[in-house]
Amino acid sequence: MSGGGGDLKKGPWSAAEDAILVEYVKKHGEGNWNAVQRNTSLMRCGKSCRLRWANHLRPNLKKGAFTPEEERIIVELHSKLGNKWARISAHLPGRTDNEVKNYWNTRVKRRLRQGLPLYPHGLPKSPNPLSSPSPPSPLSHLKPPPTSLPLFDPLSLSSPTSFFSLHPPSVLSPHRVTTENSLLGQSVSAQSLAPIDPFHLSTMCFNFESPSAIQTQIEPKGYDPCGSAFVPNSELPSNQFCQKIYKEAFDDQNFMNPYIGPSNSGLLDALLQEAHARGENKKFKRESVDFGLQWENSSSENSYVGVNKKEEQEEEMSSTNEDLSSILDLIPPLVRVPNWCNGGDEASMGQSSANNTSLDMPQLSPFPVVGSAEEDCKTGSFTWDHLPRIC
DNA sequence: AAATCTCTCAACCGCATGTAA
DNA sequence: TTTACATGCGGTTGAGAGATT
Repeated sequence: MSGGGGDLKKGPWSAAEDAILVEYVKKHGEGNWNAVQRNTSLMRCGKSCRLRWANHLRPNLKKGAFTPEEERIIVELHSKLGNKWARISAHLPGRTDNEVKNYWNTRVKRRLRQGLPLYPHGLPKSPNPLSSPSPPSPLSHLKPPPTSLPLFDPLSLSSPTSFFSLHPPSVLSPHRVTTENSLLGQSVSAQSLAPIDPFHLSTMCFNFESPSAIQTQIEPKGYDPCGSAFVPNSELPSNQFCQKIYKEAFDDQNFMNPYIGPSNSGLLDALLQEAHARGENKKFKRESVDFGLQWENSSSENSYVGVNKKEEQEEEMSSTNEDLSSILDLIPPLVRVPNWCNGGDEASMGQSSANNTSLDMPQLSPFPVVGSAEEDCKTGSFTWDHLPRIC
């Protein structure tokens, strides 16, 4: 199946190709993808290698159907970010942008055809749910007006279907929520809030010395709550085989997944840091009714993962307030790694150190405490330090 | 049972961006 | 400053599987 352009192969990857790529990454780390073809027998272009690694070969990818919680996150984030699949997927550990994109383009798009709205009530609507948000308009700096519609109730998420209301498709609001600016993009370690070069991190992680931690990284047990079991089968060229490759390639290696990082704990820190920096010396005002606050309501185990992005730190300061509001819309006050991330096992997602504890650091919140969570639940507003578990 | 349709997902492509020489 | 290269992202496509007729 050789394609043109230097006899580079195209099409589906074989198990042998996967093994070559995994072996290469194990030795050299990620990045410099074009060198793969030069230094191995793999006849794939760099882009193809990168894509294969990112979407199928890298450790701790989650496969299987999206959970209701993941679907909720996708829909909610899409309502804010539009087709920023990479950003959205950054909030879903183990999920790729391609998966999120496919999900949106199929399941959710189907709902439109069925006359069901893409977004639950209370969620701001992306200008065009099937395409990227429009370029920043003169109105783009405006926050969505407070909605009189019922807030999205995560508690109703007994099933993916129930997540969506049965109301006819809403008229998409003309404004665009300007939140695609500050949160996502680059992974951040728990040890440092500084952006990390993924390649450097990768290299670092490959030399990590913690066999026990490594084991938890690659141990498939309980790692996928969606039910995609670990099936070592060399005959399978796709996901299952990929996991077999991992097992073989990394099981007894000093390998640490460069992607999983600190179970996202540092990401929250980075977000809060950024938000704090942005909001410093500025009065923080929170919308009393803010759908973003619904995040933490649905379950005590819910998690929301934010990631920092260098580019977004350079947002013009004139938009600080609305940016901050947007950030806050996205960040639950207390981030906790969900069981589906940890596979029900604190160690299964394999942070190399005990840095996960940073997830339970409500004191990190730079935001004012308004009242108790219970009270806030009643009034429709919540504080960052007092999260309602379930209202 | 066969044909057709629909859906899902992996992969490719083009463009944008970042970076080093 | 320019250029070339590497990487990342989002849109699109096509094959295969399953569902429907």
